[in-house]
Amino acid sequence: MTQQKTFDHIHCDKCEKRGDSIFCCMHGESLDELSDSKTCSVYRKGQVLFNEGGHPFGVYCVNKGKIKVSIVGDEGKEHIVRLAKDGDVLGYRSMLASERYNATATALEDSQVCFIPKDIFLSSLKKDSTLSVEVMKLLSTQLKAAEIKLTHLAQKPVRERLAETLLFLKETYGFEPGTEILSVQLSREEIANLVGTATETAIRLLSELNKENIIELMGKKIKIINFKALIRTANLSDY
Amino acid sequence: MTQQKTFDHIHCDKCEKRGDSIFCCMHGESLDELSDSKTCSVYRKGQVLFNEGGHPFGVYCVNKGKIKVSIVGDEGKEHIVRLAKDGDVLGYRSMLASERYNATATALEDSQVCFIPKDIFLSSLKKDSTLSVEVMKLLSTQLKAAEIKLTHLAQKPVRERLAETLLFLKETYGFEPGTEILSVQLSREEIANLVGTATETAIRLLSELNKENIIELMGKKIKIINFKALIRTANLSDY
DNA sequence: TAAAATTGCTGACAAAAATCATGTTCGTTA
DNA sequence: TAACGAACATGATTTTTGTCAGCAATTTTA
Repeated sequence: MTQQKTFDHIHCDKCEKRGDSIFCCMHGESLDELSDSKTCSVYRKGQVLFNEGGHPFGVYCVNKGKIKVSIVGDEGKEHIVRLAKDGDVLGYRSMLASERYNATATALEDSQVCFIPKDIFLSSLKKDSTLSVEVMKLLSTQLKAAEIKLTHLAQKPVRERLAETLLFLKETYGFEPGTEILSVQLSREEIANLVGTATETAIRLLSELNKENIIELMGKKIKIINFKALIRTANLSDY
Repeated sequence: MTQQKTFDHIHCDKCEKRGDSIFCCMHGESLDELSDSKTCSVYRKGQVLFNEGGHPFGVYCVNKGKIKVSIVGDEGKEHIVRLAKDGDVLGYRSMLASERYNATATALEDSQVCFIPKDIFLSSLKKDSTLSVEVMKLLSTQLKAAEIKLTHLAQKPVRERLAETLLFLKETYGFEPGTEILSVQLSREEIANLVGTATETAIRLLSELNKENIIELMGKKIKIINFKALIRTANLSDY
């Protein structure tokens, strides 16, 4: 195993990303303890934070970067169940349920991630009730998202789900500054695994949207040209 | 609106179902408070406990019965995201996230359900840390289940998912005593909405399994004749 | 920088599943 | 108990999506 690179510790107190995270309401001693015990590592693109089936020894807090969380299906095909961005926390679900990881977390680009050991996180949970509340809220939000995704996956055609996925990518990671280009670069296969379809189908439908001038494909980069048309294509009830 | 029938209050302390619920570790005063404030209602088959879009005013605890939780998709088609049985708690997710219900809960058969008002539940959460722990565990478990379901829905053919659903129904509600007949009676449409397919497809595949002597269809009742073959059909990695 | 490997693309085809149509059975109610 | 509607069943057909194959483009690595 290669030596894991680290990056400079910043006290959680001073971390700009904390406001968006479940640690937003923490302060004082409990935050100090968290901060003192954390390890800050750099993960290169493609590197794995944790693996399906492994034992959780703590939680991962994304300081800067993009992480995919995926499950490998029976036929060895990946399905991406979540995407994490700055301030997001990973690996806490399995820890809370005292189970092994049921998903794998992989860096989509070079990322800085803090690791908080299990015992420290659990004792913080006990001491700081605001943290439990935030954890419950987060789980609730994710469960809701998963159930809606289930319904869409069961009922909507691939084209609509692809459009929805593109909107989701914009929502999650935004555009490259000053452009309408999605700031995540995923392979076609990853897009397919996010939509829940075959790679060829994803490719075909992407180039269809391209021909219809709804998006523009620039290699791996995707530019959204006609946002409203994309929303229409996604056929969302709200939005 | 018809007057809601009630059933006899039993102190939560004496409720046999509590051991399996998130209230398992509660006792003393906090449990008394919960018990005193609850309402115990009877829901007839088809009656709705709460509706997608409605505001949560408390949580529902199933004392005895079978409840489906479903989301209506864009084209008006139902998708069943969860099934609840004795001891299960419903409606807490939306309450925790301070959102409206994103799903509808409907009784699949005549059921007895206790209702605990929002303020009492939330104050119990604050006072009793074991309750928060249980809620977090429950949310974690459900999130995991939802993510696995997502992967299967995206990757497995309908036939396998149908077999999996039948196993799930056995797992959740069991057999009629002394038989191999599933104790839930769902319409073919509901089975389809659980599997995530068209009703006709579900019907066809059910009769296929019937012809193959894996199950036996007796009107709405489903008897599992060859359990191992059903597991093989579901093509599950574990089990 | 050239070779190798991976990724992206497109067409042809096959398979899966949805839809449409029609008839049957079942359960309810007049 | 007849008649109605709902749920169930099944065949025919269409649509959608997946698979396979071959090639181009891009990236990696030797």
